[in-house]
Amino acid sequence: MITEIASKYDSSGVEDKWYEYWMKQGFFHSVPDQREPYCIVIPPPNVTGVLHMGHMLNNTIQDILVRRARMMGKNACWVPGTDHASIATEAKVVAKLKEEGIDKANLSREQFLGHAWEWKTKHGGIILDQLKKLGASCDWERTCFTMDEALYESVIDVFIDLYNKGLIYRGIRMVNWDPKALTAVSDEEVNHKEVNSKLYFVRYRVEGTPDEWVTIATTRPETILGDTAICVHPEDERYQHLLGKRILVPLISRSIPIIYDEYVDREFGTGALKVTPAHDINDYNLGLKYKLEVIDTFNPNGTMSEAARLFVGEDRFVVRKKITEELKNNGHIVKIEDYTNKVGYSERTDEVIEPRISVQWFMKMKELAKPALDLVEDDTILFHPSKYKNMYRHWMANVTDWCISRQLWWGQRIPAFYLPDGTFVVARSREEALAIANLNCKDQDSKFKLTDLKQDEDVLDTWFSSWLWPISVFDGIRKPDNPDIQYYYPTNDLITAPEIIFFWVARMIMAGWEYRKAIPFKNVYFTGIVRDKQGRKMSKSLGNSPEPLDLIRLNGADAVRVGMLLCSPAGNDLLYDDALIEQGRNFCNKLWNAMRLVKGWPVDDSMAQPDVNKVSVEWFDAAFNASLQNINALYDDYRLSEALMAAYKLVWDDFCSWFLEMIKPAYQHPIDRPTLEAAIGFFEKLIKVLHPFMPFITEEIWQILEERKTGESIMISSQPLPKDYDQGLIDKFGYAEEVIMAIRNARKEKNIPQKEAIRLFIRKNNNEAPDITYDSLVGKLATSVSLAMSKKKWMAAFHL
RNA sequence: GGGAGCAUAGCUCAGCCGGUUCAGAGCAUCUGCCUUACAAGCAGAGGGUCACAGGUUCGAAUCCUGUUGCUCCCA
Repeated sequence: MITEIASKYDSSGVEDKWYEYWMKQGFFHSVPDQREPYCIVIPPPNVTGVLHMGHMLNNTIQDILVRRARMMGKNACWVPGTDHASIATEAKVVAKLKEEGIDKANLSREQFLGHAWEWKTKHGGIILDQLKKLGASCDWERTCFTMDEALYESVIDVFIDLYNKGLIYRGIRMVNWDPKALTAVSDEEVNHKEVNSKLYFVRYRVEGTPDEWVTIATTRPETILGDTAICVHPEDERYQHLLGKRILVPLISRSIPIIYDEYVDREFGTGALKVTPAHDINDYNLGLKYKLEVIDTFNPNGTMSEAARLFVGEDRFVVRKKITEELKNNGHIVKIEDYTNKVGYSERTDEVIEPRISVQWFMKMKELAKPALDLVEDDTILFHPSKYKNMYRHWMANVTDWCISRQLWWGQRIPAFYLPDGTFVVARSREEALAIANLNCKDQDSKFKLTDLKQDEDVLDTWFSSWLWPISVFDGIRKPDNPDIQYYYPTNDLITAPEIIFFWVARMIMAGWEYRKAIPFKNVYFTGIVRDKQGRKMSKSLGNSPEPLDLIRLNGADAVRVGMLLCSPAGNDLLYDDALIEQGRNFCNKLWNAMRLVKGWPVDDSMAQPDVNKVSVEWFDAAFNASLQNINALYDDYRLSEALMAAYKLVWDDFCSWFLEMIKPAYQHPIDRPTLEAAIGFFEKLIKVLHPFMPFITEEIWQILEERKTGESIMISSQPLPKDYDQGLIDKFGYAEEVIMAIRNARKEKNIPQKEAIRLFIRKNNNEAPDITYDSLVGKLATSVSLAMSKKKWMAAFHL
C-alpha cells in the first residue's frame, strides 16, 4: 500500500485539481442567509498590477481568516476586485502609446479613454487570476472594479452629496504639483527624501545704493526670478537699517520690498530669507499675510515660464546650473556650501514635486475626521497591532483638507458643469445640470442650452473611489437598503499595509460613518513589509524580489503560505528567505508521510486495544484540546503566525514524534481497530486546523484519509471545537517524556546501540503506590528498556 | 524640527498587569544515526550579564530616569 504513494509530497497537479473542484462546487460563493456573516473586502490591487511578495502575504492572511470563518459555520464572503489607480494606470497607458508613436496630446479625451479601457481589458485583473494560484477563496462572482458602473455612479453621488453639504469646495491653493504626470497630488502622495544639495549664498543689492547688499541663503536659486520680497526677523539687529528700503532681484533688477516677520529663523543662513510665494508653501503663506505679488515662473511641466523673463522654456534643474553661473559672473554669489535637505518626490513618478498655485477641488476633513478618530480611540475599531493607534491619532488630529482633483482623464470625471459666465453647477449629468442652471430663469430666451455647459476636465483622486470600497462593492451608496449591504456591512476584518493607513483606512472609516452611520470593519490587521534577507525593500531595480508564481510552482502554494506566515507577526516586517519556504515545504512533506504511515497500517479487527495504545489515545486527546484552545486564543488576538506555529508543533512534535510512535505497531504487525480509528480521527482534526493555512494539501489528505462523496470537502467541513481536557494526563506524560529523554541520552553517552536492551531500575518512593500509567510507553519509546522496581538507590542504566 | 516605536541565543521573534512554564520558540549550528512513514528525516547537545548606566522594590528582561544605537510616521 505504501509503495503506491510517493514518499515525497508533490504539489503539482494537486493544487489546480482542488481549486477547480472548489470553484465548480461553488464553495467560494456567498449569498445572504440565516447564518452569521463573515466578510472581508480585498484591498483592491491596481488593475494593471502583478502579484508580488507583499500581495502574497496580505492575501494569504485574508484567505486564512476567511477559510477559518467558513469552517466555524459563518457565511464567509471575500469580495475581490481591482482599483483603476488613475495616475499609475494613466502613466502606463501614456507610455504604451508613446511606444506606438502616439502622443497623448494629440488624442481627444474619448480616444484616450478608449485606449485606456482597451488596456484595462487586456491587462486588467491578471493579478486576480494569480491569486487563484495562491488558493484565495474569493467570491469571484462578486468581483468589482472601481470604474464599474455601480461604483462609478456611487463616487459621483457621493461627490454631489458632499458638495451639497458644503464639504467639497473649489479653491485656489498651493498644491503638490507633479511636473511629469502634470497633475496635482495629495500630501500623502509625496515622499520626502534626504538629498545632498548645495546652499547658495546670494547677495541682492539694496535699491538706490551703489554697493550695499543683503545676502540670503537658498537651495533653489532658479526660483530667484520669482522673488517678491526679502524677509528678516523684526528683532534682528543686522537688518534694522534696511527698514523701508527696497531690494533688487539679481539679473532682472526687479524692485521688491523688505518685510519683517518672526517666521524667519535668525540662526539659519544669513537670517535673511527670499520670499517666493509661487514656489514655496511657507512663502505662499507669508505672501498672503503681506499681500505680496505671486509670480509663477514655472510652466506646468517644470520649465521656466514667460514670467521668469530669463531661461524661458528651459527645465528648472538645467536653469539651476545656468543661473548659478550667471549669478557668479555678475558677482552675486557669496559662497556655496554643501547641504543636506529633504526634497519631496512624487510617489508615482518619482519626479521632484513643485509647490504650485492652482485651482483645485478640495474636501473638508475636520468634520469627518472627528467621529473617525473617536471610533478608533474607543476601540470600536481595533487595530492590530495597537501601536498604529498613535500614528492614526496624530494624523487625524492634524488633518488638512484633501485635494481630490487630478489633472488626468482616467478616473471618475468631476461632475461640475461650467456656464459661460464662469459659474458652475454640480450635477449627475449634463441634462440635470442644465435644469438646475435654468431653474431660476423665467425668460425663455436667456435660458442656457446644453452646449453652453462645459464639464470639468479633471478626474477625482483614486482614493476618492477606494474610500467607498466596503460600501460600494455591495452597491450600498446607490441602494442603501439592498439585502447585500444590509447583511455584509459592516465587514469584519481589513488586512492592509500601514503605509496606507491615511490614504485608505482612515478615509474608509470616515465614509462608513458618513454614509452608513456604521464602521466599515471591526478589525484592521496591519501586515509588515516584505523585505529581503538584508532588510532591504523588495524592488525591481535591486532584483531581490523572487517571482511569486515561480515559488508556488516549485514548492506549492501551501509551502509558500506557511513559509511567509511563520515569520510575520502582525505589523512586523518579514525578512524573506528561501529557507522559510523550505520549512513550509518540509512541513507539507511531514504531513504527507504521516498520512502514508497511518494509511499503511494493516488493521486487525479481532485485536483488543492494548493498554499502551489506550493511554496514548487519552493523552493525545488531552494534548490536542489543550493546544486547540491555545490556537483559538491566538486567533482571537490576531496572532496568526503564532497560531500557525502552535499547530505546526502540535502536528510535528505531539502527533508525529510522540503519538504516532507510541501507537505504531511493530513491523508487519497489525494495529487494533479502536486505535487506528482514533488516530485517523485525530489526523482529520489536525488537518482541519491546518486547512486555513494550507488549503491544498489538507484537502488532498482529507480526501485520501477516508472515502468521500462528490461535493464533500474539507473547506466546508467544521473546525473541531475544543473540549475540556485532563491537565493531569498532560503533566504525567511530561514526566514520562523526561524519563524517556534521559534514557535516550544515557544510551547515547554510554554508546549503547539501539538494539541492545537495557534495564532501568526505579527507586520506589516511600510507601506510595507508583504511577505506572506510562511505564509501558517508556519501554516502547526508549527502545528495548525493561523496568524494575527497586528499593535500592537508582544507580544507572547499564547493559543487561 | 515634532511624534511614535524598538533594542532578549548566530538569525527572526515571544515573553502583557514586576515573584512556579522566567530566561523561551522556530530556524541555523554541533554530535550520532540511511532504526521499514518521512535524510525535505530521527535522536541528542551547545548557545543569551535580556543594549548601557543609575533608580524604585524583599525581588526587575518586565516599572522609572538618563545614555547610546536603530526603525517608522509627520513637517
